[in-house]
Amino acid sequence: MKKVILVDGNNLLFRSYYATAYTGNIMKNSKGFPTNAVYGFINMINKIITEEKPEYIMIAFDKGKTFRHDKYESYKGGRSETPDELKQQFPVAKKICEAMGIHYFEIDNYEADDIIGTFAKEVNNNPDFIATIISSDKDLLQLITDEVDVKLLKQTGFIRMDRQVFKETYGVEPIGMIDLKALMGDASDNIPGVKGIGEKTAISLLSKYQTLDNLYQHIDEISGKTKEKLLLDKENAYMSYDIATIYCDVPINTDLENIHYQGIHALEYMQLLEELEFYSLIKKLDIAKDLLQSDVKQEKVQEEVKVEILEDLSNFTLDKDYALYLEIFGTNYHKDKVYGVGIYNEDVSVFIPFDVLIKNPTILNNNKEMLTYDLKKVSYIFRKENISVSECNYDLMIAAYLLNYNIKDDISYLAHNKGYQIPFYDDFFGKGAKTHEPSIEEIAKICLEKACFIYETKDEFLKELKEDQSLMLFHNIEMPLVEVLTDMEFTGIRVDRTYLEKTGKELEVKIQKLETEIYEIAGGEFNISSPKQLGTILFEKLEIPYPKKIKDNNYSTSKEILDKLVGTYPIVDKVLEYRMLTKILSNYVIGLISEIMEDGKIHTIFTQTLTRTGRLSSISPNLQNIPIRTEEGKLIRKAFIPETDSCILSSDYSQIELRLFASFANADNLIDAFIHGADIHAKTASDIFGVPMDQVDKNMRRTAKAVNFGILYGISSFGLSEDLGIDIISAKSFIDSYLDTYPRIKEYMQEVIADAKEKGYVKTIMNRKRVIEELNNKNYMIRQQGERIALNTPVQGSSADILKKAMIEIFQEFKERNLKSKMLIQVHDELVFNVLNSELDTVKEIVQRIMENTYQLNVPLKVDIETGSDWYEAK
DNA sequence: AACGTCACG
DNA sequence: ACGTACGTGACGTTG
Repeated sequence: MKKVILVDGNNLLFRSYYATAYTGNIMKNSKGFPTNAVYGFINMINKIITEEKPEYIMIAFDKGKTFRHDKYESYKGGRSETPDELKQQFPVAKKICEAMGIHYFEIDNYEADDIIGTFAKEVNNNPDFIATIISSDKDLLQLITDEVDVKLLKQTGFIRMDRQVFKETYGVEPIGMIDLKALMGDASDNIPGVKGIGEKTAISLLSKYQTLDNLYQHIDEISGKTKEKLLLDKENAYMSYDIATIYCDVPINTDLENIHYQGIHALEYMQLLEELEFYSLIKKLDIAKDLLQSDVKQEKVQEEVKVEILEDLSNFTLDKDYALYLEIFGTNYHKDKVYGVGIYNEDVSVFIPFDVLIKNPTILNNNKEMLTYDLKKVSYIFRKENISVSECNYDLMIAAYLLNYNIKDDISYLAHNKGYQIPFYDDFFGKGAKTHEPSIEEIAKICLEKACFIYETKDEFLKELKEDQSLMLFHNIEMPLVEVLTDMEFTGIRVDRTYLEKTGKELEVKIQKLETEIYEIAGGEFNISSPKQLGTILFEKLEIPYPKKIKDNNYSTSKEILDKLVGTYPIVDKVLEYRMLTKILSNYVIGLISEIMEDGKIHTIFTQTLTRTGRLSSISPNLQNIPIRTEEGKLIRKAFIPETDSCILSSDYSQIELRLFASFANADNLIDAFIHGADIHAKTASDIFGVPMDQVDKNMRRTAKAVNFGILYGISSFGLSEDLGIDIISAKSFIDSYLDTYPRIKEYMQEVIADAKEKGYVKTIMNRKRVIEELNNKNYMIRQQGERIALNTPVQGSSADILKKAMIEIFQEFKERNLKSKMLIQVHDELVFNVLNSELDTVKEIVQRIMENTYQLNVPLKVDIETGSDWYEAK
């Protein structure tokens, strides 16, 4: 059996264009020719070739007005004119097809659909072939047969629609799609259908009468309004039927041998890529590279960086500011092998191997400044080896992060963004099974290119920061925070391995027992951890009714779903308990034990340049998601223990995000409640239900709490209803009464969204800027998401700003007062310390004072402090 | 490598 | 008619 790939070229180009065009700033080459659609197009074709490995492939394009326009002049009316910047890219895309060795077709007066249909028909008639159609256009689904399926492209990924999947989804045969459209119409193509009949009615009619013809033959069996509508629009229905039908007899040569995939014509293809200036694609072209070798022109005359590997530092001098890049093997600088440093300025361009540097630990310590990329990595490694360096007030990674560049942990991404062609880390060191260590000469060269990049772009980045008014944030928060985080990572937290091992054994016993019980109820063994197998067992074998109205192709077994069945089906309770316990075992017992280092401590890495809101994240291991919500999980916290003569102290902000929201919105009644130290959720309940505080019951408070949280996330009635397990109508009424009670909040939310839409970004109290591309997306859902992001980010981000500032001040005061107590972990609104017993009162006072007063708002910030003999007790 | 699930704020 | 609350990381399964 031979497989043919039929690609809807028009569709691919349109998708690629609009995928990036919404920014209003579309990608062009240096001559100003737009290239965004072609870029996406090439990537998609490449993806198709790797995924489908086609022997036969063709790409179809629209050409001219079609016969559909003759039949129905409004066909595709209401669509906005194709932008010029997209139109210009069509001829290029066709050239690309040729260069890629793929036959393309365009026939005057026919759409790409029709050409694909014609080939599909040929495949149906030819027993040696099967076909896959590739497009995001659902119109093509009508072509599905036993020999032809459709790979339906989605925002991310795709769905493969074959005859069976189609029937399960739509309840009719694929060809019935036409009848369906004839009835329900299609807004995107401006096909009218029958007025007043939508998808639901159309499907139910067709499941009874199969075809449009048959439906009208039995029109008298139908009653009421539906019949009236059908009769009234009969003509439109048939006309719609015609134009919705893909024409499968386009006059072309459908000999399939003509569309045999030839493979890339490397030279031609390469030349096109160069014209388009798609250097990243050229880089990926291994095959072409081998074929061409000498033919490849250097894409850009980039000055070669001098490389000198210094084994002997006796003649080395450094008397100016310098950029330093430190190259390691891997991503965990706590453990990974260090190669050395590249040192670059106007005078110097040298690579110092790490062993050489260790022997000369003060060689980089002049009284000038050091510039870095990932200062925390550098400081951590140098501290470990007692290497001293100059002061650093400029870290490129942080600068780029604040400017909303994509960081990706690899400086080369940023470099490419700025026109510096430095090999990507993953290409250079390989990825997965392909990892390898290049020679020290190669490493030295690349390391110096990176240092050079840091050095040369410093002024440019600082200028950008200044334009964004982010210099304060950069100099006074993020840069000083590096030292604090380095110290926290370096200090690490003590962990009781024996306790974890004991807990693990207990868990294993419980899990074993549950497993047996579950197999017993299920009547056989299966993998409980496999959502797929579990779904089959629960909802098919055991025939437990699926609690959600619509079932898609597979059953979700998420907690959300299973929770609705708790108490009714014992197996469900056991599965949930099994899940909880295995999670604790694998993630928090086995996982944590494997992260304990020789000193008996866990040293996490705080990622400072990852989140879009300004929060930190924690990896290897993640210490920001240690269980607390269930008692079984919370016991894990007993494993986190203090040093000798010390205790664990935890300080956390109470309701900081809600306080910030009330403050930003100037919601005086909420602010008052905070000032008077009221129970804020109870107060909200009292306000929205209109009852006095002493009559607020548990349920009312719970509802109010959920609404308060919802507000912070950019509430939706659906989300709230899911969270509270109530219907959407009641959820909506809660929200409405909330917004009526706090009109300032309502106004504030509208202002934030309007402002964000106008500017394209939002800011926090410390001028941290988040660009929100989603706000201009043409997809409604994504725009909505953008609005929620606009509402949430100032709150989440400002909270992060405040805690960061507090951390810096606490760190400084500890240092000034020579305290031996240590900050260990940050969990977004909480700090965890190891406190010497002798310093307990002092530390408590410092932490509380600084956290509550570091930033003045028109609401008070409140901090709760707990102490104990482990992290469990300190909560 | 992507997905589903679930741990945290 | 859509498909649904913000921000993270780690694990096991599956293709």
